[in-house]
Amino acid sequence: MGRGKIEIKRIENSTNRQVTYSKRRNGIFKKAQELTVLCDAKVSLIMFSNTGKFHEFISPTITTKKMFDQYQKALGIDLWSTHYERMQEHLGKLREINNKLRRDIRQRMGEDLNDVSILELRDLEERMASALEFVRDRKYHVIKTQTETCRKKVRNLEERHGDLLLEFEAKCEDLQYGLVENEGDYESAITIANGASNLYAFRLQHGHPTANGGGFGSHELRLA
Amino acid sequence: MGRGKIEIKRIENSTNRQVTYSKRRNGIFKKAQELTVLCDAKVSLIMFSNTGKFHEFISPTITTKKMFDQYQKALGIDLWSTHYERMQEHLGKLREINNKLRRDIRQRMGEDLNDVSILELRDLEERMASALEFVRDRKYHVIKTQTETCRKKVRNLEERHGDLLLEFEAKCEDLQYGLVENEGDYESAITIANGASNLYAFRLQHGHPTANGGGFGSHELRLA
DNA sequence: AACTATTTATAAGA
DNA sequence: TTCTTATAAATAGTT
Repeated sequence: MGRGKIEIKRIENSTNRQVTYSKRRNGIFKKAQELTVLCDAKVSLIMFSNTGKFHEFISPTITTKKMFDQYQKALGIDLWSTHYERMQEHLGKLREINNKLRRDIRQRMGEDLNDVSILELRDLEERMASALEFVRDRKYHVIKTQTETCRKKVRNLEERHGDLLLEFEAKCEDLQYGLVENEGDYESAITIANGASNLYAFRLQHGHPTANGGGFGSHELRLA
Repeated sequence: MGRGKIEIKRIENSTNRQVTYSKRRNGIFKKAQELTVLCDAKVSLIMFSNTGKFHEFISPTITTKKMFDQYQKALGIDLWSTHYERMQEHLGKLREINNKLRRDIRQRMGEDLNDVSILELRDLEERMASALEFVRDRKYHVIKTQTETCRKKVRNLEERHGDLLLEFEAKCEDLQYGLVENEGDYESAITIANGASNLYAFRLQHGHPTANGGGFGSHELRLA
């Protein structure tokens, strides 16, 4: 229907093809529209050009989703069944693994042992005992690490405290020197004689709640 | 395009409507086919007549399923999203549970303990130790049961064997009575004196590989 | 995108 | 449903 008759085969000229696609697309959409109205039909028309451009016509009385549903119903098929099936399979597998894991855990908790053979029981016992050792080792390791960290903190604090005390005493002496030659300060004498670090220990032993230099909460000093 | 021009509105005459539907349907299918070939396009055309009759055209280069998939991709929507979402959610939950279970098991196997606090470690150790006791108890119980079952079998066998021996000896005596008054059969005398059950023990102690009555494989007599 | 000669589709009738 | 055919509609090639 045109100036000349054409053979129905792929139009090789790209521009020509595109133009024809556009014209005929409009034509077919119009036909679909007319069919919808004239015959009270439901039409879904989806097209992709060879360049991937998308166009669709859908009868105003229906939605594409409903059309798809009716289509599948009409054919008695489910286009997504394979997709679903794969998902269902996956779900099934996960459930299975899950159950095995649960069983394993239950057995490791000492439950559900009725159906376990003596050999499996022995094996389980051995594995659990060895795992228990791991946990114990880890616990001891953590305790040891925490204790050491704590000792280091204490040592560090002692040193800082000692330094501060020395500094303080020195300043006091400097200040008091002009006023009193030697007052016979017992603590100062001890401090100078024994070195700073011991004073801290001395004070702690005697329960003096001395300021500890600030910045270290007492809870950080506790052994866990 | 016909003998007369028609207005594009619903054809009220049912027969007429049906005929027109049929004719125009063929027309539109032909157009779709031509478009497919001429322009190398992909066309999906699905129709339901007002009586519910279903017809479809699909370009031979594609499937309806693929067409739907492309359609959804083109629109950036997923017509089945709610269904999928629910499945995906379920999958996600299962995966999560799975991972937790795995972690639990790994910890119970003594692995992955680096991020576990000392308190949790203590708790874990305690639970594992108590579970280990359960497993041990169960093992001992199974052993005990098996042993008892075994003993019962042995006892039963002894009795049956003794009975058989008694019977056998009695028959021998009956047969031999006419020929020899008393042959002084040592074993027979012992058997009669001590009762049947002891004979079996006697023989076992002396390493005689006697027939054990048949039907009981020797492996069933072993203590596990 | 518009024009138009020609082909194609189809309404009405059989 | 199918065939026929007069006529409306679509469109190929052109501008």
